[in-house]
Amino acid sequence: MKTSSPRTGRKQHATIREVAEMAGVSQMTVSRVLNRRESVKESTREKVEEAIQALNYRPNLLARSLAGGKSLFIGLIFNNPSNNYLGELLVGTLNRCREAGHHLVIEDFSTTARDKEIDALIERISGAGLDGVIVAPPISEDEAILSKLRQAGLKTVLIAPREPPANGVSVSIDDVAAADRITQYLIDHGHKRIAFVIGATDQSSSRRRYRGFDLAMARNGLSVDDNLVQQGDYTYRSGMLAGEHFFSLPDPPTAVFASNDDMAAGVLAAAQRHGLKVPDNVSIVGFDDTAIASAMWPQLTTVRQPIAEMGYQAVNLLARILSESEAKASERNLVLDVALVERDTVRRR
Amino acid sequence: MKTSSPRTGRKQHATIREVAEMAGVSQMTVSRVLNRRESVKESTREKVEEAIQALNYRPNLLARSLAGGKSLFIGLIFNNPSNNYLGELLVGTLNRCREAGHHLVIEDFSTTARDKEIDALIERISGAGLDGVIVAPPISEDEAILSKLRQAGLKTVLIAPREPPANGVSVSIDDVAAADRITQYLIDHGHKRIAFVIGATDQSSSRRRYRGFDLAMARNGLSVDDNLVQQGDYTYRSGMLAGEHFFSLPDPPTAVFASNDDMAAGVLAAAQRHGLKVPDNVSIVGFDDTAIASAMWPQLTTVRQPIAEMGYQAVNLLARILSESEAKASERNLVLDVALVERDTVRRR
DNA sequence: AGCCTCCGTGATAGCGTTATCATTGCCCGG
DNA sequence: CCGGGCAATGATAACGCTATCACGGAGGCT
Repeated sequence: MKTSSPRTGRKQHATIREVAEMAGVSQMTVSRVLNRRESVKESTREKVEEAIQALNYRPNLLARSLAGGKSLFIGLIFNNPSNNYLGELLVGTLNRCREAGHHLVIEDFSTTARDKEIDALIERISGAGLDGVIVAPPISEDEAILSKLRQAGLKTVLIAPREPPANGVSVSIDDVAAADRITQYLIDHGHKRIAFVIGATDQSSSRRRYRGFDLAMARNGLSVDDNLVQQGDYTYRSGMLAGEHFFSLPDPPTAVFASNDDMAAGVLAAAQRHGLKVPDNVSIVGFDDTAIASAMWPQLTTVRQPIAEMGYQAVNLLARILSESEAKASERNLVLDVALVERDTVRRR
Repeated sequence: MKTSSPRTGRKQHATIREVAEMAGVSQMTVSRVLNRRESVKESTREKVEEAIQALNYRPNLLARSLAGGKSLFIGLIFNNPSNNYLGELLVGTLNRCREAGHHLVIEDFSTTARDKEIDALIERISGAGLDGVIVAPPISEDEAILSKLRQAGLKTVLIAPREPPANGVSVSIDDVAAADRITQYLIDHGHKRIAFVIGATDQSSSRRRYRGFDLAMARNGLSVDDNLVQQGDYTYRSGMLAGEHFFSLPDPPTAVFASNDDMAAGVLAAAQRHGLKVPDNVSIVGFDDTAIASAMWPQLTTVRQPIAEMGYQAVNLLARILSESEAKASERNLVLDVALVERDTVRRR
């Protein structure tokens, strides 16, 4: 009754024991074939693999984790469930967890309250017996929370942190290179008078993206007109204001690079209000490739982060530092490359 | 060496056996206390609970699932990792899975190719030994995929399907009621000339939202001017076009209800181009509360689906139909209520 | 030739729970 | 006053896998 229980749903799975019987070997040999690391004679391996095929056997992850004792419980801390990032991040993270037999426990930190609430949350997660945690943006920029996490002695991997942590582990993109690249893209399309909208002053990515822009301009011997650089704060509204400024100039830019998509959308709105056609009269590019980039019209040419990949790598990194000896304080900051998403807001001129 | 293995990360957890020893009872009694269903004397229960506290014991989910044999492997099928929904949906789904000890396996269907590819994917997931699958939008509207899933004999729960499946299981919202509600909200704010932008004709939600609008107008004795209803297709562009039409009218509406946020953003752009201030001159509402709703400026008043809750309930539903006898073909379509998100695009008049 | 090694494999003992059935008291009615 | 029945608890066997160690046999070395 137990084994042939009323589990209507799942076809009863073959176990390693049945495979072993069919192949005429011991369970251990099957296990070795599955984990393909110990020595197994080629002929034996083949027999076992045939049996696996025949029975459509799949190892039971639960049992494997239980017995192996090397599966990790990983926490993923985020603070905004409707974050654009989150879905993709979870996809990458979950995929790697499944592969490696780890378990993901998600922790919602989206509480506006501070300190006390945070303490309680941290207590909860450190009491939950997690092996380590992955910290998603924007919490990965929150020094208050990060330091408490450190205090609690939790091993962490930061996703897209403000700065690569001094003595920590993180996965991020190269903002400078990415901004450089999309600026070069504009230049390659014949643009010379390129305006730039800086992001929020309190986020380090703003500076890095600006630097990338500057670098590309300088490399191409293009001057950056002070009038064509506006301070924004990563909101649609600030982009709109910057656009108003640019398009009121006697000699307006032929292209605008806004440091994120929301601001690019604002610039687009300003352009349209000034009767300018995009991309015919002015080209616009953004950064991040959030949902708004493909919702607007024309759709935005922008730069996209490999979020899923970042989640995937974060799990790897966490597993690695967890298995290292405490002694060698591991410092690893992985930097991934971005992709240029060519849509409809840039025109050759 | 085995138990005190080099698992630097996790503090060695107390096991049920240690709790049992400390409390002076058998493991089984502790298990009973934990699962609080069988009879345990009050005094015993207290002793056990003290021991649990003292040792900071947490049951090992893996072992529990293995032994209990009732943990499910649930697939979640989606086709767009950067979907706005997905993050939230995963959060709700994962939370319920964790509670119930189930395991989530995500399946990315985002391939543009058809038929062959789809067959391969379906083969893969039906071969993976999943107990059932949850189908996220927009795949939950894709008849081709749904019928193949049915053919493969997989138990499914649909999230926000086109129509509640005839003989199936789904979780959705009441589009009619939600549209009615936000229309009433506009009316309550003194609006009488209210325009409406219909969604894509090939999605049934369009019709339902229109019906809700109609209902509310009729109930309040308000006529619906033909000129104030425009056909859109759920894109920003179609919203912009509809807005152009409305605001060129000799007697323009005082409020516009667009059937989704992207179109509302388009209406907003049109209003701004016509020199109309939102919400001072015209109010706008959307539907869905996607990222764009809070990215635009002013931020959009809209209606939001309880996505996380839908994921949570989907897991419940799936577990339920899986435990039912095959005989009683279960038909369950859960309808959740929505929330009105009041932001800055509606003004009392 | 004898011994040591190493390769390929198997037997057995867990991993931390829950299921099942047995066992102990204890209360109650005949 | 004793057996039946029930409430409370325990002992033991799974669950499906991996870790560990043991063992036979084929070389290689002295």
